Amino acid sequence: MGVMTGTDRLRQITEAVCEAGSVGVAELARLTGASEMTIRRDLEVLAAQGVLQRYRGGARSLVLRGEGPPFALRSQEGLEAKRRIAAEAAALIADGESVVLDSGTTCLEVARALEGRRVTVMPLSLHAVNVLSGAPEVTLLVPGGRPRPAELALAGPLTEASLAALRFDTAVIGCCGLNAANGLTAYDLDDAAVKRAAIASSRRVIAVTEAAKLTRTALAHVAPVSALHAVVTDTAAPDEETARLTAAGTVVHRA
Amino acid sequence: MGVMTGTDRLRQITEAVCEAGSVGVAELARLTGASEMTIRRDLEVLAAQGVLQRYRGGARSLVLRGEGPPFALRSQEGLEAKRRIAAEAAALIADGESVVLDSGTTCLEVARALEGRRVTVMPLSLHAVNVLSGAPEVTLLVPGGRPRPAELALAGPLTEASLAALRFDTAVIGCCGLNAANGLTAYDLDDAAVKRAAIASSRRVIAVTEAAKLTRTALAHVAPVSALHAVVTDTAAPDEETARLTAAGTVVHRA
DNA sequence: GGCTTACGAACAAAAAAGTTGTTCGTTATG
DNA sequence: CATAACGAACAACTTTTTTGTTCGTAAGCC
Repeated sequence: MGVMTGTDRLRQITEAVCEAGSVGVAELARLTGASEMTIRRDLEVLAAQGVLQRYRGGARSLVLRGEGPPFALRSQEGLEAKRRIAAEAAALIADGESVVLDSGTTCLEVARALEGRRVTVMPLSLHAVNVLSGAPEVTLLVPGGRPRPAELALAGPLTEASLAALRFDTAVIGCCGLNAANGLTAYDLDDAAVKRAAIASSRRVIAVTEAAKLTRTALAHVAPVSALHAVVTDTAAPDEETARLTAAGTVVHRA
Repeated sequence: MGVMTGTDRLRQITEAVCEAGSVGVAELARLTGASEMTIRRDLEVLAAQGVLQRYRGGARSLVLRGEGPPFALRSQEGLEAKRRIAAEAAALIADGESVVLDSGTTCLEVARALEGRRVTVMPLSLHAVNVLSGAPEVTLLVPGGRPRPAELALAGPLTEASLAALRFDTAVIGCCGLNAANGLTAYDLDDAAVKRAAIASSRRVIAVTEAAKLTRTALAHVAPVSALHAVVTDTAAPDEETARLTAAGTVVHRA
């Protein structure tokens, strides 16, 4: 086996726990090659992130089906593809534009891609706010709201009021599911309401999404595909679905 | 001379540049005992913080008179006293209260003191937002607004709208100057407007300030002392001024 | 209640990350 | 064109973080 960095082991543990439902400390130590003490420390971290629940001797999964995996994990998965998608989306934005930037890991990469650009950005997640607060070229606007733990996505009446008070050139929207049949969908109801408000306040809407989400549909409906002016996805996107999206009047970019 | 940590040298450089207006790289290297390469790296950092402007061969100060020193420096000065003041202020807040927390380094310490407490907090600075976003016990509310570089204090119409939409039990307000004659004053006009809005939305107002600020007065008037229900300062506060504050109807705590 | 097992604090060792100084090719400025 | 300053790259060093071990304590089980 190769090297074992800390983050790598955390992912391995999370996977094992999610799959089996619950796993003992000794078993995880054997699986990862680390000592039991290290496993305990890891489990403490994951418990604090809300990924799993600790009990004496092991841990059980807390990740519900119908909800995505925790933020810290998703942000590492498919980073390569997300970066390419983000770069493509950033290229669609012209200097001087005002942009509302959705929450989620793909949009966080868009924030990184916008560092150093002369644009006005209102991010809907504190992660993106933190990235852009170090970028002197960017005019940063913070929306009000209540941040959801770990995800740090802002939602609630304050967020919707902030969006309603402004008009943007472009909205960059992430999603949990996107296809021609069901439109753009999200797991969280509050999140969906915020996305709708962001779309309503923008002249142009760009959806960013990994190819995997083109075959998924989540609980909350946000907008039909006809509301999206462009979709940026990666090269793994299946031809049939991109054809359907194009037929629905959207420009599809594959990065 | 004693040891020379990185932060220590940065403060030394900032002081020298502020005093002389502009200083050469070679001179700073002689002054600090570090190599020129290290000085260049330091100047790069300080330039990014907006403390100074780099030119070939040296740097000139960007810190205007009438404005305080940069955030990164202030946050280290008198940390001990600030912690005591913050602990005292946090003790005045009961569990379950809703609190609006002003920007500034002293209020940032109050945020740290509130970690783990069961309270609802709306901080007016992103630094405090970042501290409290890792505190699961705290219900965090983020106000909208435009963050000022480095300081990351939120201001502008979005901030004032967020404050106007809510009513708090307590406002914890920092200041640049505070005395019975001139009331509570701030350097920045936008900041002053936000402070006023925070006070207007709160039932109770606690001002936190180091003793040094009791002898200062800044540009923008925020509120008369009569609007403050309590002032928390440190033991270095001069008796005459605390007496005048008490006479004006404020409870003075010395931590 | 007594036995077993897991836990976590404390310390030591190891690994990773950050700092600093040196060298040297590149670039700005007079 | 000459000079001085700059900054990338590397190595030596320092600091911080991570990991494993030991051991006393406490939780669960019979």
